[in-house]
Amino acid sequence: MPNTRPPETGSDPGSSAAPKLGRDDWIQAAYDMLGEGGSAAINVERLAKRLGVTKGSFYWHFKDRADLLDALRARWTEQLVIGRVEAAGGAPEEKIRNLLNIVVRSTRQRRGGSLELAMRSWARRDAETARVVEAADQARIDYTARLFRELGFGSEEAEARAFLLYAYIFCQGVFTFAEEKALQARIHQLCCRVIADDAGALAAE
Amino acid sequence: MPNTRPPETGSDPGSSAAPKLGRDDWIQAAYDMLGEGGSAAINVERLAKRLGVTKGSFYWHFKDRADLLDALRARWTEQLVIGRVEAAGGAPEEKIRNLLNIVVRSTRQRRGGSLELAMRSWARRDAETARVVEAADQARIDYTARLFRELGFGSEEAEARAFLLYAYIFCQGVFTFAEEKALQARIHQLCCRVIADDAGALAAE
DNA sequence: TTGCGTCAATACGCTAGCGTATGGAATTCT
DNA sequence: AGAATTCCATACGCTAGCGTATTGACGCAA
Repeated sequence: MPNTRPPETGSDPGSSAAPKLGRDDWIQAAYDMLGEGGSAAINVERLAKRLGVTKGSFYWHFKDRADLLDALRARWTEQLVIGRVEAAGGAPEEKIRNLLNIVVRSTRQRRGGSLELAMRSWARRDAETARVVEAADQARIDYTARLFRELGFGSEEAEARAFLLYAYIFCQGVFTFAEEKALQARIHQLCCRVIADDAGALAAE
Repeated sequence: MPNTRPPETGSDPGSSAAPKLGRDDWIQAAYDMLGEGGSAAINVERLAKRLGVTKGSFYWHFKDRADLLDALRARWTEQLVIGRVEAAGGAPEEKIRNLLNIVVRSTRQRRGGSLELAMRSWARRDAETARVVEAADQARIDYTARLFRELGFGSEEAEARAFLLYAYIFCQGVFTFAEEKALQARIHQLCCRVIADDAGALAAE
């Protein structure tokens, strides 16, 4: 029953001896893999190769593959977009703006969208993942709905617009057609205006 | 190069002779599997077991697994929601209504959402699938945008609202929280109103 | 030094899944 | 009937991936 993280001196690039692997390193690598190829693509030996070791190491840190996947789900749950938005503070409009910026940015740095997609796909055939994802969706929409309420929308109206905004953000990361940047930005503005019913309030990015 | 579907008398449980399988039967079964477990879950022997034969049969109808997957992509492309909507005719408002009804209905009969999800997930690690999916998305949004233009919206405005509508429909099939039916319907109405900017025009379902 | 705890390499067994080879049964053609 | 075609079963080889067992290298503490 490991493990109380050893020193783990960051990346340490180019240095001679890699400073030993910790449980988190495996989780991080698996996290990347999840975004690239879905949960099915996560296998121990590929992971080991990527980390430059053999799987002998893996089975020291983890009981088995399922153990890693559990940790992965937990890791995904720890995303704290909402936390960051709240920390930044500001008026509801600004919070929504921040929300959009943070998500869209992390999506553009690719992986964001793939990760969300992979989680949903995984959730279709894994009950525990389904629970985790559903809880996250619910929390995110609830939070967004609250912001819309603070903007003055009625309860149901706020929920509807929250759903729309969430759907918009989500699909933004899922669909992959290559429009021109300019048009895309323009569409983005328009979508935000439609959702918020308020010209310019969300005209960010 | 088979095949011109033999009689194919349904399930016929316990009966003596099943009326031979055709290529399309395999494709259909794989299509179901795709929705259930994603493209990775499609494997020859499971498929054979489900169809009550052995894989000896499979490799008569298909060159290999990739051959089946090609056929699957083609099958998915043949979805003709747009065709059905156009066939039904009517004013733009009604077409959008029909669009919503058809999609939402096929989603509710589960599988719809899972299928779309599975295709996207698959597309992340398969270039050909990515092309097929992107083309479909583009076509669907283009079509919807045209409807909005016919409703009187400007070009960009129409495209933005088309994107929103498409995102809404898509996510409707992907997210899985269990709200009460009544509230859900109410939210649905509100979303449609927001997207169409026209109280009641789309208040269907 | 001795020993223990930590991390990794190697070697092995096992299953699932792909693809092939071959033969057999049923149907259809001639 | 005889032959060809169509569809399926059986048996096999091969690889990828999971998990285990064993051993080894290194650091650190008693």
